[in-house]
Amino acid sequence: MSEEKSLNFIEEIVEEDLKTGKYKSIVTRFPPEPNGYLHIGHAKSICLNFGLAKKYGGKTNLRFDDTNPTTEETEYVESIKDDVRWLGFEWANEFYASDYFEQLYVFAVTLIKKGLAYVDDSTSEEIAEQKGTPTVPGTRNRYAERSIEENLQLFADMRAGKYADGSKVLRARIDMASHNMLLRDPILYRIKHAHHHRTGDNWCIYPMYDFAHGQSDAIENITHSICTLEFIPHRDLYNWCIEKLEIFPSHQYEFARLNMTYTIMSKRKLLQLVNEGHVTGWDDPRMSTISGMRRRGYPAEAIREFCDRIGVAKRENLIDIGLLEFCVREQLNRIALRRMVVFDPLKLVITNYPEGEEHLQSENNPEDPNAGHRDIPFSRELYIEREDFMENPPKKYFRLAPGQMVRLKSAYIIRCEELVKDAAGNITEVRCTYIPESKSGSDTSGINVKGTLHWVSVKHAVTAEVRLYDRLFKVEDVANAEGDFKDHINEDSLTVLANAYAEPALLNDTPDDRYQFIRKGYFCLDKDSSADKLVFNRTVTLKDAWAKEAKKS
RNA sequence: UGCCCGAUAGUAUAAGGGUAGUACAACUGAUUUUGGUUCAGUAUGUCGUGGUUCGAAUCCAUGUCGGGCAACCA
Repeated sequence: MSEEKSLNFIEEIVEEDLKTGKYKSIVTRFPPEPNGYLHIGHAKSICLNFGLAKKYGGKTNLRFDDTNPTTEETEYVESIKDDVRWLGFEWANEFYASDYFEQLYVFAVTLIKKGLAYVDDSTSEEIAEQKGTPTVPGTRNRYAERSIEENLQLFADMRAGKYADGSKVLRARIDMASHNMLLRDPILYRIKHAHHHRTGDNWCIYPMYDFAHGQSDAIENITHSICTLEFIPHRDLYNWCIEKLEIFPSHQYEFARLNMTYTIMSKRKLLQLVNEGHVTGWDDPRMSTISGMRRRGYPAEAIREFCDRIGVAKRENLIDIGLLEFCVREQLNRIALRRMVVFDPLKLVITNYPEGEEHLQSENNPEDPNAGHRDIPFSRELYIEREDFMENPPKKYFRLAPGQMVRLKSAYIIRCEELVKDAAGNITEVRCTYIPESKSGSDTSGINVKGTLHWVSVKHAVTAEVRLYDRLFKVEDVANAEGDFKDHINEDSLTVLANAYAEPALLNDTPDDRYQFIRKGYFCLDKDSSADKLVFNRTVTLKDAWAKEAKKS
């Protein structure tokens, strides 16, 4: 018997609907507006919608909610498709709300004929005024008294392009005194003489979200239309349209959107970061976009795991970004090839090691016996990390210090004998002796050391650029922090190391490989790499118990 | 001041009238040729007040707090 994971509230609804026979199978949809790139918050929605269909044997449509031509672009359509595919999901159909423009127009005419919609010539200011306030009912204007015939003619003329942008709208006739402001005769259609990314110049009137989304759901026989909390008030209107139009009764359910510490989750703000040059683009590895995370090296599986762990509920939340990083490490630990790279080199000479070189073997991944081994050249002169040596070490410092012994990973145990300084007193070289019988795999020295260091042979070192990323914002709750969100940008979110020294095995690996630079973190090759220049992105650091220990004192 | 949604460890999320559990984070220890991984363990929680009940996180009432609602955006 497998361990049963508890259901989230939407899964419960689905199971109930299936059990009672309300539906034989379910149909969901992921409905992005193509006006920006997808971010990790969308990933939650994608995993929910596609995950539900996968789990309960239904299907999921990808539907672009493209009813506002002035903000939407084909570039975004393509990026969204890439991201959904990369996340590991396949849509049953690729649809566009704009596919339904003709049908939607007919729906509008139907409402007019039923006396449930009218053409209003008021300005947007007038409409806003007449709306009232949450505590004061709105009022209907004289345009609401137009006859059905007149409305029909006017609406046809709107479509025909006889009127200027903003001069007329089509409104539903519902209830100007409703507690729900959205029911106070909401606008259904507006005039926009704008070029649409798919329908071109065929239309100059475009439906509003509320007159496109639910109807699109109905057309596609969506059984469970899942959206975020801010659409709760829209549900009344969603249901009103279904009732009056007598179309397939899709049901809307709302869940709380994902918020994550130290990041923003707004397409508008993300776009601002891109446009104002705070990042290099939508796929900058510091961005919370799916493409940014992909470039940074986050595996799709880790993102799916994350979405699974955060759960689905209706209360607002702020998820610790540490959980995402945990999921990334968990996955990468299993698959990453171990390599050695020195970021801040300090020369180390093994005085009793002969000239020449030998080739050592090291496991590609201790977690995976099938990952095999690689060859690492070893010689008399090596680079180690500068921070791995201290002349006057504190307590519990297991690394190199005068007279102290450490193991060089997959090689020998060495002892620090002396150090060399320049005129300014900076340490320029560490001189050690090695213990020949301590060779990894055939150690007969009987010596136990606490520390193990990574290293690279000077003669064989390959120069690489390494990009280290930190969080893009300095405050946990960016959206609710005081002032403009850009005031909280972390100016030190990117550190570029132009001359790191890497072991030569890194030259042979493929672009899709994931690495763990031993004791440093997880890395992947960046797309900026070329034949003569390796560029690595740090995906995430390793957990660092020493940093925590060192901070204590 | 109207209507709607919500409230369980630090953060998330279960328990659907019957022992408050899980994950991340934190802390302690063991293992380790990565101060990684793994393993073992510790601490921390039901918003308040009444009520129903043998028994309430759960049901009822009421209060408090947080969020949303008046775009020709989605």
